[in-house]
Amino acid sequence: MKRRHRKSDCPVHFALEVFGDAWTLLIIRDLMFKGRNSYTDFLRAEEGIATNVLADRLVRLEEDGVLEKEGPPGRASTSRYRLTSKGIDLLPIMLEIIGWSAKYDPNTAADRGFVRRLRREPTGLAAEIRSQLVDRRSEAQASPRRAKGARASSPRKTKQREVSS
Amino acid sequence: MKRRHRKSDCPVHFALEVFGDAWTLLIIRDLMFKGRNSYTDFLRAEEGIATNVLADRLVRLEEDGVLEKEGPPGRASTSRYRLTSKGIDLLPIMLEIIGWSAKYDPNTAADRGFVRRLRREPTGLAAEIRSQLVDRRSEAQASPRRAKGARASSPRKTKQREVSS
DNA sequence: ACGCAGCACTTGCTTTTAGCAAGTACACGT
DNA sequence: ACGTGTACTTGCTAAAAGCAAGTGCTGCGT
Repeated sequence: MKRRHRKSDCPVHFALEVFGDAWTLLIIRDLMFKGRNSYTDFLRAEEGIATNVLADRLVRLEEDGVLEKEGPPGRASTSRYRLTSKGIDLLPIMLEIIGWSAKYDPNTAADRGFVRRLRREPTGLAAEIRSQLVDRRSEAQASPRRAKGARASSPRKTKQREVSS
Repeated sequence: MKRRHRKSDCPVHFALEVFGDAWTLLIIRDLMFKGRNSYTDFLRAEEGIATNVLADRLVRLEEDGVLEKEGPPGRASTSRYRLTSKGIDLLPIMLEIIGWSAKYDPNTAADRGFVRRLRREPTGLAAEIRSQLVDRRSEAQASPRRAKGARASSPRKTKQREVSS
């Protein structure tokens, strides 16, 4: 995908330039709810994104300021991706999407408890997930991974508990 | 676009099969906020959708139960499209999208007043737009257009006032 | 020090979809 | 009868997706 030229300033069109395709929101879902944050994690997702498409979407999402890459710039060693605040702000959209699909897909894999809570107290649920994502961000900023050498004093895992959705 | 096979039952993926492309949500936007409801109306939108793509998306959206076509089945004379309840239920998603874009697009064309109201009392705004859409539906069902001959007793225009967004 | 596995991609090729211009079929008004 | 409007289809080209294979690091074990 090359750079697409904006055809209008309509807000819907603006958003579609960022995530108006079949794969981008799946990457964001992985980051937001599944605790996946590396290239191979994204590849492991059940939908099976192609490697070239994934690479393309990751640079685009970074260009668009939706996610940030952390780690050495070279192409070896695991680098991690995480959502920026702009990316975290996509959460309400994602939650509405999940609610809609849970309503209309008879075979949905959406977690029952999650959907029930989404119906009963959406703001509380959103706030909880949001704070988890924000924590993950500031934590990563507090202890930036070194290019080489000593591990961070607290050896906590980067992968967080999966939010069931 | 041929029929795509579902690769998972993830709710996000389910939704993307319905509107995970660059054009579908623009058609829904036109129906929802702009009062457009015919083939040529959609073509007139500033983004400039191609005729073959538009035709394809309209049959797909009808297959997916998001909109309904009203009018004679032949390919002449104006037929109108309108959102089903499944389509109307996309409203919260659209509103969140508009809010997100209004926040992050410095050149957004989103209406100031609309966005302010979206921030201050989103539920009221959503309810108002929703009721307009539902009215349009039931109105169309009350007076189905005849294949030929006499106009409906009240010659009200099909095109409603545009919701500024 | 060497080999090997894992990660993050790139490359080359085929298939699918989008984009564009033109054409077609039908109905209605004049 | 003829032009105009509406809703498409068709044919062609360009772009993007899908797939398999390959590349270049790097840390790890031996």
